[in-house]
Amino acid sequence: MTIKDLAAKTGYAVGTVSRALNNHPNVSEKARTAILQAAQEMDFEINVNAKQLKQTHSNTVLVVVKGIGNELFGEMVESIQHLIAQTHYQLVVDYMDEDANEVARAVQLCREKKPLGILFLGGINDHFRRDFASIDIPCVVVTNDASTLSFENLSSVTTDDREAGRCAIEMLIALGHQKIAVIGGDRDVSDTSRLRFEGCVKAFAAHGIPFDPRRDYQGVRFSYQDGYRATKALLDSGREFTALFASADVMAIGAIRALRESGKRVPEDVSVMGMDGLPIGDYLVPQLTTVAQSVSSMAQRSVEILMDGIENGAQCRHETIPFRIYRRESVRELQE
Amino acid sequence: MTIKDLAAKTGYAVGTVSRALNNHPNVSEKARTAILQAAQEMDFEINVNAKQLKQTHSNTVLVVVKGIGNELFGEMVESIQHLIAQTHYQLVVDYMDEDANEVARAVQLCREKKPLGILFLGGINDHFRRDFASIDIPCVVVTNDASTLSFENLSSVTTDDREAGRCAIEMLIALGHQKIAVIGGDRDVSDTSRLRFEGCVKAFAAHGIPFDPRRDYQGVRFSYQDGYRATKALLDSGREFTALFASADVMAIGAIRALRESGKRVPEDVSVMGMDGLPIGDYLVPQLTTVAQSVSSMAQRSVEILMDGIENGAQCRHETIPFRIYRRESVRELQE
DNA sequence: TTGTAGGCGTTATCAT
DNA sequence: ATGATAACGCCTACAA
Repeated sequence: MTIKDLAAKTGYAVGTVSRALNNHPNVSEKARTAILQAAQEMDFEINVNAKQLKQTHSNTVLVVVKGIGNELFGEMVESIQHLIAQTHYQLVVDYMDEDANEVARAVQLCREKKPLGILFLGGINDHFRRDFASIDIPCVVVTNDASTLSFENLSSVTTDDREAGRCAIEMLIALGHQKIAVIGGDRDVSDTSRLRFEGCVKAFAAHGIPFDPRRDYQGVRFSYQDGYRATKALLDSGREFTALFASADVMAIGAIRALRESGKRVPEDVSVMGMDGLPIGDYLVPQLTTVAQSVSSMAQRSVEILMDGIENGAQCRHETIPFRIYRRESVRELQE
Repeated sequence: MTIKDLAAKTGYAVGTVSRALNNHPNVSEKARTAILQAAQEMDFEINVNAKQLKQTHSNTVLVVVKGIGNELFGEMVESIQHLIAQTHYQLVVDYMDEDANEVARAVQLCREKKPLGILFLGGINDHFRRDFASIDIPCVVVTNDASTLSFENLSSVTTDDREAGRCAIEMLIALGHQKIAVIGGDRDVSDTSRLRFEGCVKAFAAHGIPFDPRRDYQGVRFSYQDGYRATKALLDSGREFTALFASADVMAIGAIRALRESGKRVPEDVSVMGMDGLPIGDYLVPQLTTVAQSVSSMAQRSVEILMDGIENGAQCRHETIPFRIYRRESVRELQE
């Protein structure tokens, strides 16, 4: 079942069939309907490999998602799908492990799918530095600032992570907390983690509160387990704190468990604040206070910027999307 | 950068280059090393489309995952990756939306990737009935019983969902509970949901406990939100219960929240039991009692059965993997 | 062991 | 508007 068969069946030449199938111009209405109908009847399906082998362009927009279990990205993909569905572009989503090289993969996919543009959900700047040069279509990294990379076809849309970290700590301080511990990602690996961390440091400094990263900060992976472990380590070290900021909700969940096992109640004994704004935070007991990234806004701006690049050859931009703090049950005001 | 260039560069013919690249026999060691090295230097990457276009077989094993956000499948994919990594097969994982037709997608991927076998993570029997006929390679559905479908190349590996549902209720009854509500998936759509439900009914019947599905059962989607809503509905209906079985952990999480908002404590006022054994259950407060599916065992048997089919042409099988109940903090014994 | 040539199913280019 | 035909990059007989 190839387009040759379709051609034979309809009496047209393969060229005409191909054009009809791809909505190209210069096909009579008569031919188009005849061919489309025949394709339907014989339930013809095009051979993607042959198509992509010959094709120089496609109308595909690619989304490269780093970290399969990442709930935040899950939501974002949904938003993006929704937005792209309203255009004439086709969306291809590619999921990969947390620790894979997303840029190398994208290079590969470019050869394969010939996309018009790429949306990266998550990423590591080093990977871009190393492998991005060979990509020459408009791209947008989401949740990662790429302004320092200065590739002219690489935009970025991020939450202002430094400011978010700062505001989180500010809020805890405003509530009367002075002894605040922080757990977050490894700031040597992840820029996002580093920025959030720097924001925290800034807030502490502004209030003259001493903060020693080696004692008060645990840098680990973004997972329940690592949040749990990091908090355990903090507790075991004998550090005292009335509040804990976990720079990812998944860590906060692990942290709450660790606190509980040490006999601390949340928020009575320790206030816990997360970050990201995952849906589950709303369902936990206690509900999680969190610095929420605006998933839908980020998705929307990313798509807009990408489209502007694809359709108008617009210059790259680096934008910041406002976050929002949801104060819920897991933090309390400290009474004097 | 094609194999032609490689051929030119090394002085060999494209045929030899192709064979060297694919570890085919009849290539001198000298030629092989020369070619491989040249490929390395020019960082040659093969054109997947051209390769797959011409290829009749590949050494690919395909995993079709239904439901991106499904933590259970996330774990399972990891296990599978680990198992396949020890073989000479290549793994391709394809993720899709909860409500997509996984079999139609698989048919498409067969044409594209020419895999040796397929592992379905999740699935709907109706889709198989409708579209599976055209697939003729060994396949295994995981978490879904396919024995009633009687395709001779379709195996299945499942938890005994009916028995799991029964045991869950039995345990609650053994702990002294008589008024037990159940929330689960829509049993008209999902076989898994139906089986779990039937198990519950069986347990109730065995103990002469009245159970009216229309009053005591809420059938909704597998999500926090739907677990929450279903529980709210149950509470609003005025039904009294001392225990609640949610036939998915995500639902249980939503349920606990709903209970809490109605002033009920878990487990003091209502015991809650989930099912699946998601990692997060361990970190919740209270820790979630759950009927855990043995992810690693399921992954292992699935891969073994698939391999047996691929390598030895073994007949299909339909196996059941033991589940295990983790009794944790969210249930309590009812004192008389 | 190595080289040669034909063809996989499609798109794209050029005629017509 | 349609048809014929040359690529696309690779694999695979088959010949050498």
